[in-house]
Amino acid sequence: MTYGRPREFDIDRALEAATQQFWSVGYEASSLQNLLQAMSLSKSSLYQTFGNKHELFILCLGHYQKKIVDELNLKLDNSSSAKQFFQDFLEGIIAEADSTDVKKGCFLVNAANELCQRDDLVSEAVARATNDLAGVFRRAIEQGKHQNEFSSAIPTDGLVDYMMTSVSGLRTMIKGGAARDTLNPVINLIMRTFA
Amino acid sequence: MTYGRPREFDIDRALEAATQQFWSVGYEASSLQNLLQAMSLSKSSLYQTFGNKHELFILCLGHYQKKIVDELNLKLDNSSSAKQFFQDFLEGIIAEADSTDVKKGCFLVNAANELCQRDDLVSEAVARATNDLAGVFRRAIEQGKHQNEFSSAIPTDGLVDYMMTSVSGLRTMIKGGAARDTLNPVINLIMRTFA
DNA sequence: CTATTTACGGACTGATTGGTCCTAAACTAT
DNA sequence: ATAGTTTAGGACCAATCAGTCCGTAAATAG
Repeated sequence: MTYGRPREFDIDRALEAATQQFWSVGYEASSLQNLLQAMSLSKSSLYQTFGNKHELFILCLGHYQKKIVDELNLKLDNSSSAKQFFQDFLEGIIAEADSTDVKKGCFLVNAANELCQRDDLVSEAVARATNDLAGVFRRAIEQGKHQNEFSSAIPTDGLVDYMMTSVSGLRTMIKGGAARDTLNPVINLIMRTFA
Repeated sequence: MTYGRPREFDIDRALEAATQQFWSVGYEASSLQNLLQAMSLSKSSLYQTFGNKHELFILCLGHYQKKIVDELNLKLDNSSSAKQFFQDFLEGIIAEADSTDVKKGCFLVNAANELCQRDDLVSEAVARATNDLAGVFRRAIEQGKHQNEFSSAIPTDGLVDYMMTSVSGLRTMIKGGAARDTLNPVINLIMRTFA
């Protein structure tokens, strides 16, 4: 039943490596040669398994989305306070600001910035991921409202979009070189909106 | 004293055209051919006048920064209410969301997202522009505090960074495809922080 | 007029791009 | 053993990339 020479690499590992590559420097700046080296693959293996560079990129977007959303859902499940959940999340984001290595930001935001305007498939993938992420935020906000941590005066949808906007903004600031010290007060101002 | 064949194009017009090109699709995706066509220049003229693609890009960043900052300063000068100034500014940003043509976002943010991590010159140019922009915001906030439109309880620097973050976030949301209707409530939440 | 200086157009280059294809290797099923 | 099937490596490809160079055009200075 199972024919042929067995694959010498792990698809998921390869996808993860490709994701890191695209995440670090973007789509255009990731040459096929870069990708092959990062994934430790031969050219033919890549094309046979993933189609082409563009399809690989879309797969990476999905891979990343799943990882992120799953992780966030887990954190929310294990968190008794929605407020604390958001606080931790935001602080986790700006922790990257002080790291010495490359500030990669959010892969989805990067992809949106680079390609959304001229690539419908990327656009769709980003929209899907954005929706999923917003879903986690919505769940957290509803939990917060239910526990009277958050005021019910502001519609949940507005708060969700506000949080998405704030996260995107923070990530951009970090990529632009903002330090953690300047962003900490910003987080506090953002969190004020939820009280 | 003044020798040689006179230049047949206007440097500033050419720079503006190049800026539009880079702004629309980014640095990497703007091929020299694209640029030459957009600028209506011959290859040798571009290289003689602007050095190379990279130097041209840096010049474009400066060109854009000057245009933006000058315009904002003017608007602030002609505005009696700082609150209204910010409100108008934010609404101007999300007006782009409903336009049918390409959502270019902020050229500086785009440049930061695409190149900041691997190009020190771009990094510097973006930092300079960011500082200038923050300067306008600072002036507006100080004016707002002075006129008791804004509470003095929150440090000006924090509010400046918060506004920078919010603007970046809004622009990213727009590039990601968010509609004006979803962003209007976000603007209201952002403005709440200043009250 | 000639000499000098600058600008322009386009041919040209070497490197790199993403992608194809062919052959040999490595495996299973019979 | 051998036929069937898939993978891996690398030669190869056309297209495009940014950038150089050169001959000619267009101006001024003397």
